[in-house]
Amino acid sequence: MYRLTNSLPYMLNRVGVRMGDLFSRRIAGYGVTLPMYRVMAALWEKGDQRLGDLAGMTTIEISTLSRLIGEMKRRGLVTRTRLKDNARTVAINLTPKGRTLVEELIPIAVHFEEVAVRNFPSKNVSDLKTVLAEIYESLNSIEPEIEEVNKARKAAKSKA
Amino acid sequence: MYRLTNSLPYMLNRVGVRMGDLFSRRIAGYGVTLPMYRVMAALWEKGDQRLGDLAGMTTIEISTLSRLIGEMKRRGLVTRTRLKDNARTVAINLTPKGRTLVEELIPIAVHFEEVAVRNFPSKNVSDLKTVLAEIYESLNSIEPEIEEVNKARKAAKSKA
DNA sequence: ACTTGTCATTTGCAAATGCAATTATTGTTC
DNA sequence: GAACAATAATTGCATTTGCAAATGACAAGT
Repeated sequence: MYRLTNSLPYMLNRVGVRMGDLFSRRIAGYGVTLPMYRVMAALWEKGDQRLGDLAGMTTIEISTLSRLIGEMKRRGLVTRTRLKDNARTVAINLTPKGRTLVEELIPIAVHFEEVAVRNFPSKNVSDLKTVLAEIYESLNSIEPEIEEVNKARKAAKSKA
Repeated sequence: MYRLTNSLPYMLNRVGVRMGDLFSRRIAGYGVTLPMYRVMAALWEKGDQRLGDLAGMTTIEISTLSRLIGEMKRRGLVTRTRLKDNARTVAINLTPKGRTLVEELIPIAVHFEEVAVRNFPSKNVSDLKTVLAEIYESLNSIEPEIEEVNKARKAAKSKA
């Protein structure tokens, strides 16, 4: 029998929201929001990114991200420069100030995660991560299937 | 070495957002948003809930939920009635219309989940769920610890 | 070279969100 | 039992969000 509270999207969302919320509060004192942290950590991991790539990497919608980068630029955390050779794209990077800040926050993130999963065998946690990554990948392949159903519905509807 | 893309909150958020997004589009044709579905499925699982309980069950912020319930009531999906014996609380329930709709959507949710994880041994999936539930529980116990750190920071700050 | 098309990003605008303050009811204490 | 505290839900308001339209820049076809 179906139960929402036992369905995967629900469980993922619930833990994700809760963890995000806790970590968010943990770093609030540094004047940084969670999306900002994600952007900085993403740039720290891989700099010189275009807006679209960063959006993909952080799962932040692109127009939201555009504005967020604007704000972070005003705060001196990142740079946003049009490329000379291809001026319709933009390269986003950490400033030294942004780098210093994110390198202060990363140990906090590490510690946070340690605390969050300290009651679990590390094998379980690494298995969990593996499965999460695999499911994420596999979602890309089911997307067309989902869209198909929608199209079928729409077609049937417009016919009716 | 730390990588955002290998950190648990990030991975959870990413898969959760993606799954929610796909399912959201899947049910959009029924005129229902994902939060609405969650509310209906939660009420289907356990009716006669108070606002605060529903908020806890769905991880929807309470004021957002209050307005959402208002909208759903206007659409005839739920009822919201003040209790006679304790008139500061409210009991929320599905209407027959809401029940019919959610019972139409649940098989879609079941199928969606089947598709999403069909490449994985069911053992892995059930393990995953178990760990997710346990981590969620354990987060409650670390919350005070997190808050402690914040308080400590604030205290140190106001002293300085 | 000029129109047409496509890609990457930004912006306008309406809707959704969340914190804080408010309202309404119940519980407690003196 | 009057004043005060606590609980539950709602609402005001400023911020954030996301879709769709607009902008700006390169690419291709004629």
